[in-house]
Amino acid sequence: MPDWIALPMTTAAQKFSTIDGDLTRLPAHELIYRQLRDLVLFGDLAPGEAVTIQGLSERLGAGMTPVREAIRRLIAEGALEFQGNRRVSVPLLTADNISELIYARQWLDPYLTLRATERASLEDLDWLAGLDDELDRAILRGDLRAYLELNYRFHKRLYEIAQAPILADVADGLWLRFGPSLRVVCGRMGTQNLPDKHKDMLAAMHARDAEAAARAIREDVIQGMEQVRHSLERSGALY
Amino acid sequence: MPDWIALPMTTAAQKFSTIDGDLTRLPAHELIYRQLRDLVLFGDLAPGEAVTIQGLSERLGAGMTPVREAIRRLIAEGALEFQGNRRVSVPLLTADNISELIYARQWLDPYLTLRATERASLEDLDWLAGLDDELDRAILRGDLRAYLELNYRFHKRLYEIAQAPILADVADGLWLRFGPSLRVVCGRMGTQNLPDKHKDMLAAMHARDAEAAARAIREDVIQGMEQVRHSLERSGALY
DNA sequence: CACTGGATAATTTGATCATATTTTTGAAGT
DNA sequence: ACTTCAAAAATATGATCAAATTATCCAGTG
Repeated sequence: MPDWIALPMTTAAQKFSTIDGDLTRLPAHELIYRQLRDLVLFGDLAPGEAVTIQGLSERLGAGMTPVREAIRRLIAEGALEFQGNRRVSVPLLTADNISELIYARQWLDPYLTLRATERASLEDLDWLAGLDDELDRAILRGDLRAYLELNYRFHKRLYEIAQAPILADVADGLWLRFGPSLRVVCGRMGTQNLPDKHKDMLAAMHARDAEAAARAIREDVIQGMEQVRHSLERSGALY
Repeated sequence: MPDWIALPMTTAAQKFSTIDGDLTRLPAHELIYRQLRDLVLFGDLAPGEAVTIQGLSERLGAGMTPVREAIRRLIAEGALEFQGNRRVSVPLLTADNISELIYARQWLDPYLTLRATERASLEDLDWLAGLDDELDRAILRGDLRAYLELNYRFHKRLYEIAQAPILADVADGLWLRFGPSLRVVCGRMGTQNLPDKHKDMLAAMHARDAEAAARAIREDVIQGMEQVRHSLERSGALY
């Protein structure tokens, strides 16, 4: 029995996780979906790795139907890939794919940040600052998994504050696509010199300077994603 | 037995449909997905309408498992909505939602058109021109369903030519979100004064003027989507 | 004799269904 | 209003069938 089945939020991010009430009340397919989603998002599944229904079914101790549904959802979101042969695997990204993702995030994230700056309450800003502090600690600790999770939660929270559900959905979907690759790249480079323009952004949000906040997040995104692309182009390998 | 179960491509678009080989070889969940997808995309399901698993299962003569999977996929794509109560329905759009969609398409469509202009073969251009001719005929005929389908196919084809699979996926997902509302709005206004900057765009593509083509498609998108938003704001109703 | 190539068998995995269980809804009665 | 209860619908399971991958075997060849 592998330990990666453990429910999410076992890291330092726990404190800042969104509480959903009683998890056991949710349908099994929803729980399976969330577990599988986190597995993809934080790189516990390597790019190219095969995902089998029966395998997951046994490991997670669930029936096939809920697993099946969870997998379909992830496929629809681009987090998993349906290979013609009815097989499912974690997608491999090309350098071109990364460029697409950079383009998309370059117009999504700044706009959402702009909106968030106009709408954020003081509690929202405190929450973000708290997340960023945890993030710094994770980097110092060299805790890659926590870094990935907290960085995601930081941006996700920003999306929520922007109150643009459709665009937030789209942006969220992009994270699922580069999650596995991000893990691989960061795993090589270590947690040092990871991008973090969050401080600049938070300062701008406090000053209600929406344009400046958007600029900061744009740099954060580009810096991070370009690093992934470079690392990928250099190794020449797909992942 | 309602007739809307009929397989897709029953309209004038048939001629320009992409051939997928033997449809019967595909798994049932895939077929159900496509049928349900077309139902949403071309407005055969009204915004707000409830979708039940057992209902579809009986109507389509399929088991529940494939229907279930198809519905999960559509939910993940934003084409259907999962209401906390385990109920599923076609989403209602607000004016704000439409604004989000306009913003997204404003970035996506022109960029994809730009790329398509650089990559389109002469066959591609002929194909697009053919689609646009059919489109004109559908408008003259006042055939709304054919207009919706052909207009979608025109843009979809453009996305494919652009060779940016992820961005094309995202753009395609947006169509699913405004499909039902588009049908409602167009149903009221009739097929007259529908936007069609396709001629300008095709001319620009022929001349390999990527910037001009992108500008044309941008106007096409904005004009069409703004019409939807206005119509929605005026009536005040959600749909 | 070792080695390649291809056919065939065994095993794994996916697809589907019928059915049992749980939840929700909505109406009736207190 | 607030429970209670029955019908309807969603959820979940495991069995069964079909498809694909992998393993195995047996020529035929160098």
